[in-house]
Amino acid sequence: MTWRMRFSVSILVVYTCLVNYKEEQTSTDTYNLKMVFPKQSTPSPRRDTAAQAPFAKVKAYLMKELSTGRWPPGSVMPSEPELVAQFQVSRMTVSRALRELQTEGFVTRVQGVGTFAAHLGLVSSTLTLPDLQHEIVSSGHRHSVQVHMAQEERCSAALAAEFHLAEGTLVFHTLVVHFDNGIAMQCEDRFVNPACAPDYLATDFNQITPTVYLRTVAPLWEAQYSVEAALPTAQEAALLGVSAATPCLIVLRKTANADVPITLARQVHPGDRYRLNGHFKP
Amino acid sequence: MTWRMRFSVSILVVYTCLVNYKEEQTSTDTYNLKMVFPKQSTPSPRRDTAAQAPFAKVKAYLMKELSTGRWPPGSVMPSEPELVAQFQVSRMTVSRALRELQTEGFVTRVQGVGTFAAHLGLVSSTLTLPDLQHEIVSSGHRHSVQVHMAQEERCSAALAAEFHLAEGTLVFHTLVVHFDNGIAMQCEDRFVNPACAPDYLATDFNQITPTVYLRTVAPLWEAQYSVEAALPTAQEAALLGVSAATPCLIVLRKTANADVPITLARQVHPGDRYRLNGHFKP
DNA sequence: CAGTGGTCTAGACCACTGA
DNA sequence: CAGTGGTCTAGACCACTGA
Repeated sequence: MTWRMRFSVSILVVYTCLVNYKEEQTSTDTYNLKMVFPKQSTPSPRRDTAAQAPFAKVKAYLMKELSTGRWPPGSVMPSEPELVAQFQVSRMTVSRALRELQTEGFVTRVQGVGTFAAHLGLVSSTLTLPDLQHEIVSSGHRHSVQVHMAQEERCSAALAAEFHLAEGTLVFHTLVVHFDNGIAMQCEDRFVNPACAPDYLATDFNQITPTVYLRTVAPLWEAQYSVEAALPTAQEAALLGVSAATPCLIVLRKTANADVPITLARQVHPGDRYRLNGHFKP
Repeated sequence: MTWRMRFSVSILVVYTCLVNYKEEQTSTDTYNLKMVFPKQSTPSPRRDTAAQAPFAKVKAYLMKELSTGRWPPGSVMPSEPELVAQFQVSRMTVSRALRELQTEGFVTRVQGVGTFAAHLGLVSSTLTLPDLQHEIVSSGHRHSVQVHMAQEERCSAALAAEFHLAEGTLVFHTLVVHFDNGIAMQCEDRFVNPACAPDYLATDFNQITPTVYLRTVAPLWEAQYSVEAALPTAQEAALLGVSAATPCLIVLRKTANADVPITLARQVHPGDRYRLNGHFKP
């Protein structure tokens, strides 16, 4: 399924541990507390709609009618010629409005058949995986790192398969901890394909993070992600300064450029300090 | 920041518990194993590019040159008239190519100034939050639910604030566990604004899940998400049949239609059974 | 001022679907 | 076959920027 939308996201950093609510409470109270969202600043500029372009008017009209249920999911919507007549605009204009709605997932179009209201609910919503350093800095906090390892290694069979390399080939391996105002937020274990970034190990990660450096040498063109909750390894717990029983949010990322794998990373975040947040609106 | 892309996602359901690797191993081995992605079927149809439309050719050309670093982030790219001359197409055609690249976040355009290569790395990538039932069913598994609670309640102060209602107003409250082939995958605790779905409690959740039902009565038009790793409550652990020390992936979702809050949900997934997966390519 | 992007028009040809 | 969407053209007017 395709989902295209304007999508603004922010990362929430929780310093204080989440309160341990008494679990003996009635379920109602327990859940009420656990389900309250963090307060948001919500600047919400709401730009002036001043002069709206014709294609935007058509699009806004269709969006509004869709939201009121005028065209239930799966039903036929007006054709391009009908909208041309209704709005007295050229076909290119309504075409653009409809194409954008299709791109955003609100309608389905089939050549030779027509335009249909989409089954919105079937579409999953998106959440961004933010760049930690960028978010820390842009929120006015101080970002720092500790480099615990930066070396060459011969890769294992499993790793070799991921990188499409022969077992035993040299790869770069770093282990870096990221801090937000001195608090450990992420333990990043990363392997890098030397062919893509020969100078990787020579980089001063206190000046430029692995993620940022890799961007400069190889634009990101494909990525695979996985987000899960699990316990940290003993080493990770020690590096993060948390108990080995602390649930962690773990992000695995693998990026490639034109089928050449660039890097494989495991980013471990203490569950009580880090959370992925997303706000989604059409 | 705006991020628009074609984005395909799948949910991975892990039945067997993740293997507990020996943590006494060298860090290299430990991480290699923990960082391997699950094998994917990757059907990857790779549609034939057969006859590519002119606007698509221009777009593909610009994408390719961008990926090779011809225009470093922030640098000036060819203007519309230049591309018109180069490709011998009309301005509308190159305009569409550039507009789509802008929508997808690859270029930045400023009226009166020009088109610039975007700072790709600053853009965060997206991940979808899939609809559990839909994913279970579409993967050929059997989806079932257990309804543990479905009642009216007077809402607490915190909940009332979330719903923009007065404290003590009646709201609907359900507690449902979702199973994939009999294995508990999600414990969903949900509050619903009665004004939006008066018949919510009369629904047979064995036939139609809360999410699906709410879609039918109120199209989703705005949502707020939060994903975190934490321990389940004692009740959740019992309902899911896991230890209270099991790290869980917890999704909070709040949806609203035109500023009217519809529902607030807390979805708790055992970390060793559920994972969010995303594959991202331009 | 020249150059840029933002948008629109009126017409066109095409591929596709379903009666 | 008539109706649909997919796309393109050649020209146009405009707002905006920076010299």
